[in-house]
Amino acid sequence: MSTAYRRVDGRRARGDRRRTEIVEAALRVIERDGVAGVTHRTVAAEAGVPPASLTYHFASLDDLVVGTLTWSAERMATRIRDGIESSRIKGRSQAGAVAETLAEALGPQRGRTMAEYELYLLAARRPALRPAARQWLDVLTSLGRQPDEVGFRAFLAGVDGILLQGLIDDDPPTAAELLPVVEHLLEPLR
Amino acid sequence: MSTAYRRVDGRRARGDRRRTEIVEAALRVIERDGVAGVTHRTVAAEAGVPPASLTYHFASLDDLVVGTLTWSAERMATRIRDGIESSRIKGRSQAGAVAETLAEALGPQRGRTMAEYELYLLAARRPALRPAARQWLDVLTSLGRQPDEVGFRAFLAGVDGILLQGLIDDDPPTAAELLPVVEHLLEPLR
DNA sequence: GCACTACCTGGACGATCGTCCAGGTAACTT
DNA sequence: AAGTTACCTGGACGATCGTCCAGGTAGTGC
Repeated sequence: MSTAYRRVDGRRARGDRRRTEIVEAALRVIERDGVAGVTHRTVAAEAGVPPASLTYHFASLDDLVVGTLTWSAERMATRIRDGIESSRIKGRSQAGAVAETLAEALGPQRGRTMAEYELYLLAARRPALRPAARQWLDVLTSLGRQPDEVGFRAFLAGVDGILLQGLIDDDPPTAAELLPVVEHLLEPLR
Repeated sequence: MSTAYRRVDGRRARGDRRRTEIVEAALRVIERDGVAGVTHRTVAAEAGVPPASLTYHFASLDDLVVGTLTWSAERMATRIRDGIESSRIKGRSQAGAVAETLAEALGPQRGRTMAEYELYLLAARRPALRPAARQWLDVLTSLGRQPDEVGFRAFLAGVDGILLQGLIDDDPPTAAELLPVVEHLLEPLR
């Protein structure tokens, strides 16, 4: 074996191009139709590859879903951390940055957010998915100073609740509408 | 038409026995395997009725899922309201009652809670389900005094977040562990 | 050039899906 | 007793599912 191979799911992966193309297509399908809409054929059509290509790159459909959600969780987590931190160094208030990020997650990023919570629910039934689901909590935790403090735990819960409830609003809430609640949740922490 | 009939889903329903049996079976299936596990045949087997019976009583599988989740939301909502109110008149602290109810929802009632949040996510994609999903919020709101207050909205979000995060804990949190967070969320309201 | 190997896919298989329909059953009316 | 009607279901249909496999292709080492 001359070229550098990595073992992934019991299968070799070199360029990984096809593989990531498939994962990205799967994420688009999940954002649009939910996990329920994921089949070999829908994802293959979305990615523009033959259905058999999925069986080649992933041991099972389940592996694909798990891989996609895990990968998505990582991307979203870093995106949020970067957003909050960069607006913090710009001198903006932390509450404002959080409120804006939440409004974004419920507006332009709505599909991504739904995917994220589908992961949560899947993780509730499958322990193997829990570390991936908790990444999101870990990112938020890394933004706090005393992660164990009661007020901070309340803040974490509040953020999840705001997002979840925002998903069943008829119109997504604006950052301005969210701001007072975020401020209230953040208040005892400063 | 001598006996009293009610129109349900464009179909008559008299005794409704079969119908509720099917709905209850569907709920058990959802609690066990999630919405993804619901098929005509799995529900029929769980209910001990022939698969064709589902097509007779429900216009489509989708109607069954929607009906089941709506019905479950109603039951859970009244159950929670009763629990909180009854323990309130017993002189216990409200925070304690809430914490206990949450711990119950994450322990013995875990399956029910997961079903509830599957409804949330389904409602995020299908506006028709949103009123049913919001019942849960309405119940909580009916317990508060000033539903529009910022602190109360934070409390509502916090409760949803606690439940959601509790579902991906490896061991369900106890009422004692939940109590400080609940108290913290309830604090500004009294 | 040839052999080799990793990479890829068309096409098909059996399983399972949602739904339908012809016909059976039992309760009520007359 | 006979008729009527609401209630129910066995069995089958076509569609779609996940997965497999024989074989094709393109790149590398000689």
